Amino acid sequence: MADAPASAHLEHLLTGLNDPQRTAVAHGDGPLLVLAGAGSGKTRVLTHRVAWLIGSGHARSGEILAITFTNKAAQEMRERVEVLLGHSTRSMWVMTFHAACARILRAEAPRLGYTRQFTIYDQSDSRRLVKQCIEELDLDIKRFTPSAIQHQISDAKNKLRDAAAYSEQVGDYFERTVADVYALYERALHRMNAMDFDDLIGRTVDVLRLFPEVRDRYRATFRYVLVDEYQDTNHAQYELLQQIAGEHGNLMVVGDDAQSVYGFRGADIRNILDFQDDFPDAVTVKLEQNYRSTQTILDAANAVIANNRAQMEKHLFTELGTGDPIVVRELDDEHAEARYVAGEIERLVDEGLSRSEIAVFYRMNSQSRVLEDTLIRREIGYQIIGGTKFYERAEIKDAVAYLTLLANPQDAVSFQRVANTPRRGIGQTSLSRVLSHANTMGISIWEAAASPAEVPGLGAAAVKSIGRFMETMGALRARSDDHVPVGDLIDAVLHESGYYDWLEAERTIEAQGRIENLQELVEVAREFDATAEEGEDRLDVFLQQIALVADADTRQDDSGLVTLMTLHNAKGLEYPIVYILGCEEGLFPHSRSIDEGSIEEERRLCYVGITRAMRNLTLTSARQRNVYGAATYGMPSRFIGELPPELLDREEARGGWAAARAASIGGTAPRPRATSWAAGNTSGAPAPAGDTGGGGSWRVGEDVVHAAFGEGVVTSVEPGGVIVVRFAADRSERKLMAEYAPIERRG
DNA sequence: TAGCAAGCAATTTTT
DNA sequence: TTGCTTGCTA
Repeated sequence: MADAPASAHLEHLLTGLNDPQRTAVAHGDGPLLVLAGAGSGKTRVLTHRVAWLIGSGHARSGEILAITFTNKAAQEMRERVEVLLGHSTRSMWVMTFHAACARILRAEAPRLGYTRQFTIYDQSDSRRLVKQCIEELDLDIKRFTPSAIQHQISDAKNKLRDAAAYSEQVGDYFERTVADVYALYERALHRMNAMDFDDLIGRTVDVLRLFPEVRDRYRATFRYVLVDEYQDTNHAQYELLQQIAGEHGNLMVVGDDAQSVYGFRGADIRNILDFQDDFPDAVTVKLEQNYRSTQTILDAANAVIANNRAQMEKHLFTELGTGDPIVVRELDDEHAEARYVAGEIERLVDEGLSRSEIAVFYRMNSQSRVLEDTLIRREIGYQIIGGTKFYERAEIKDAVAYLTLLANPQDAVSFQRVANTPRRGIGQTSLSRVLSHANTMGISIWEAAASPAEVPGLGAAAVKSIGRFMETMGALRARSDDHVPVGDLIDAVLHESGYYDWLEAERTIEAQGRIENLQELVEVAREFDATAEEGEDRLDVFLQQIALVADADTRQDDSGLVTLMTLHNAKGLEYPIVYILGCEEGLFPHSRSIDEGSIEEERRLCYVGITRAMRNLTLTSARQRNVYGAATYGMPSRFIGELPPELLDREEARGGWAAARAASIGGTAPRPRATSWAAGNTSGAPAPAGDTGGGGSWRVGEDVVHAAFGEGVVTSVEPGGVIVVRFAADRSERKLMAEYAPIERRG
């Protein structure tokens, strides 16, 4: 492709960009890696790049495949590109990995023995099916939990290992069992004409690998491929990109290895770390200028992430100035923590800030509860991002399952979901009989249920109930064949299945809410009907589309609400004021992560959290916290210890923890367990208790015992009361606050 | 078959 | 502590 003609329009696409951004946007052909630090304007680079490719004549919009991880990001990218170009980009594929694959598979799945009506199972559907497979194999469900096995299977699929490949490399008994379930699960999925989320990627790779003519067609079509959040891709997605863009190499990936926080779902950070090895002629551009945060916040982020080993060198800077110190507060317990944050929010709002400028992050969803109570009591409006999503609500899943069954009668999971919802006398036993009859006869569950009298072992009552149910479903199916609008179809389903009647009969507020949710679903469908192209497969398209939408009821900006969410959900967002709660060892980093050795991912999560803040950042920890009803005691997170002290405004709660404890629980209360820090010091003053050897001046070489980490030796004494101890058990070196850590001199 | 109580486990989750 | 699954009883 010839060099771009220098036109005024192209210049306009480059103005206002810094040098590295410009280099990335105006990159010619060939692989390009953009290492985009937090807040460095990566979306800007991506959108300008797309516009530049079109504006410069490198590509027409139908030749661009731009991939994101969320629908929201895809939508935003498309909108911004359209603004830059000044025209619509309908022919451009700007969508998630899963949506792109679903679209390819709608066209190509028949090659793999699926129909175009294939159903997409979400995690919970898939888990049900896994569970059934476990039961079918007569395995001990307590030992082989559906979620653990599902995780294993998903893991394998993310690595493109099918059931056969998986069973070849199994080690222990558990894995061998997983292999059996995996094989059965795969057969079941195929028989039901269904795919799980992982299959969408994997089956697409299958098609491209098995049918070179198909692969060549997509290669020729997508001459330029762009990928956002590349650090979150898994191996299957990597391979997909190789298949489509590996040859022409016009692949631009944008990401930040420091923000890879989805390893537990299969994301493989090596994809981004090894990009230059995969594409030796790749151009790498680093975006290190941050347009979001103060230098103090960036220094903190840089300092924390510097403790990770595997990473690409980056150093964020800004021209926005130093800003305020980072506030670190240690509170007595989670209630005090919540009161502190609520009080600060009140103060800020009094000063004129909008609540929508404030966000509170935490590691676990369950942490929101205490804060919510406090916010409600103080009448501070808030919204929570995450939690149960619209399409995960039971009533929505029920309605969608009815529709899915109409579109794909092979789908036994949906069948079993709706057959007795609302209750109509078709119990689990009967359902199992129908299912196993279908399996032995080699017919679909729909066909089996259509002649209930032939199912062995069914009682007369069950035969009658199933007959009546199938009569309703048959009538609905006939209607769906007539291409009625999807909205009308859902309405008919909800009325004729008795679903509305059932909810109305409940006469509770919850049921009323469910009815409203269902009406919203009808509304969504009507909107779809209004925009969708006429065609006989509207229902299929609708179903496959909503299967891939997870954030229908997410965040609205500017609603004057404080925003609460997990750190994971915070990725990609920014707020002027940020609070990170629960910065305690065991909670953040989470003890499971510590056990599993994924500390670096936790640290990246911390990095993500810190870099969301624009102006003010506060980290809080609690000395005591109720976890699942039992008091636990944690010391401040190591991540706090990794923050340069000179950046901090750090204060402990008045009186010190021991005094607070003594005051709140009285002298007769049991002492904290041995794992608590400074156990044994109940004397009142904040911990410099010389008598236990917990305080005083430490010297390098001294032997210590830590309540949680065991025996170790002091390897360094640092300013600010920090000592570095190397522990014998795992040879790890940890920084500890000598004054507060649960350590004693050994000997 | 359905409803209730006891038992048990318990990160994070873009699709 | 909560929320879900399981097993027992009507």
